[in-house]
Amino acid sequence: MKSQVADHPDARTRLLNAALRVIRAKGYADTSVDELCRAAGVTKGAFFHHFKTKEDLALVAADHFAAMAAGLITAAPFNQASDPLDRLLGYIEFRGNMIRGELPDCTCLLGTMVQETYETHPAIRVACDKHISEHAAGVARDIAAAKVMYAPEAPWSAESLGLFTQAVLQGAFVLAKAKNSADVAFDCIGHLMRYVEGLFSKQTRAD
Amino acid sequence: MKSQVADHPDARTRLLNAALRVIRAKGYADTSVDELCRAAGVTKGAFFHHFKTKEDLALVAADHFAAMAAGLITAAPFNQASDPLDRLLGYIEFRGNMIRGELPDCTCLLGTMVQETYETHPAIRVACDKHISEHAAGVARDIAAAKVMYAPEAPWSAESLGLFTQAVLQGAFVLAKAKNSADVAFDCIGHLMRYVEGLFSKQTRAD
DNA sequence: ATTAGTATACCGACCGGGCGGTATGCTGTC
DNA sequence: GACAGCATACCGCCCGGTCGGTATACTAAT
Repeated sequence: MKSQVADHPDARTRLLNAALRVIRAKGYADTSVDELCRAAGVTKGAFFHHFKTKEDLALVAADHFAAMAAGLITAAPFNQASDPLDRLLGYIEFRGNMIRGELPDCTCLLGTMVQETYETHPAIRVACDKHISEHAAGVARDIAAAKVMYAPEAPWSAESLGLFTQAVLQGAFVLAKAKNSADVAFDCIGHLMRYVEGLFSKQTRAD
Repeated sequence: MKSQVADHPDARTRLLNAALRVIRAKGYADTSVDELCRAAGVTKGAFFHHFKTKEDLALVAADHFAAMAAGLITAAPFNQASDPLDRLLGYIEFRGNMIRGELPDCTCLLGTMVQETYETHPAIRVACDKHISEHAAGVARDIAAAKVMYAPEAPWSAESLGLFTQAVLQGAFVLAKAKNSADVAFDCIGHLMRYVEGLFSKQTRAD
């Protein structure tokens, strides 16, 4: 079986969890295999037993991150709302609250990796694109439903707005890293919230 | 004197220009000093004559990039407008049009570098923060002036909105790299434009 | 006008260390 | 006894950085 005691998952899982932490903090290129092994408490032999190359680990780590993020968001209470606009605004608020805590723990592995690898590691770029786009598409599903109800004539597409929400989040992370503080990211998500509310003329609905 | 014939600036300048191209394409960590020298057509001796370390080059390159960007934007025609709101909207439109061309040539060196170095190279983080914040502050000056004229009671601050414009741009670059296409970045800037127009109730003004 | 001194710009061989990756062996389980 | 799941030792390469040296130019004393 895969999972052991809570504190001692198998080497593969520990390597993936270590990859999330370390790569988000130091980037892909500056994270060495040895350091990953140290952080995971395993040896190099274990690493190359489970992953063909360092790039292979990055691809699996991208999947791992996306699955973890999807789990977090699917389980969040805002998803229970029946009104798609409530779900959308709940999502944005939820993302704003996620910013609490240390930066390496709440930023996006995909955005971090794709910045440094989009030219040099096409496979990583494609993996990051896939997960970001799938996540954006999930947001866009609620947007599309909300649009039918509250803004059917609007000139923007649900897909485009879904991607925009992700752009704001990614950009917010960049600024937060630059300023070494999550405050600016929180502010940015506030602007995103105001924009989306405006698009749906939120003032006509109860709040 | 510093400058030679147009095609043969001195080694230092050629290294800085090469740094802009290469680091924006491959990231800071994955760019080696040797490769920089090759790209600039100089030797390693020249590199370490002009820069103490690789990190030192990054700091100077950040200044170099910021100066170049500031020059581009200051010279743009939209800056001639007398109405600060026209300058602001002109700025956003200008940034949208800048997205044309190859990605490594139009993305932001500061955002790219700070993502990978914010934990490991504090000096680079500070330099990137400085230039991003200064640029945002420049945008915020027009925002503040426009706010006095068109939205004096608005609940958001000019500083916060200035930073938000930069977050959208940085995030747009991340998505463009992931999708290997500038189209998504253009769309994102379109959303930013719509948001800002909405904040200033643009529909009450001539267009 | 010559020379000596000094600073700048640049060259390229070289170095130690860390890198990604490999080869081989051990150990428990089915 | 086959095989998954590791551990350990090791390899060759490339990395950032050093260093001794050269070419050129400017300054100032003779």
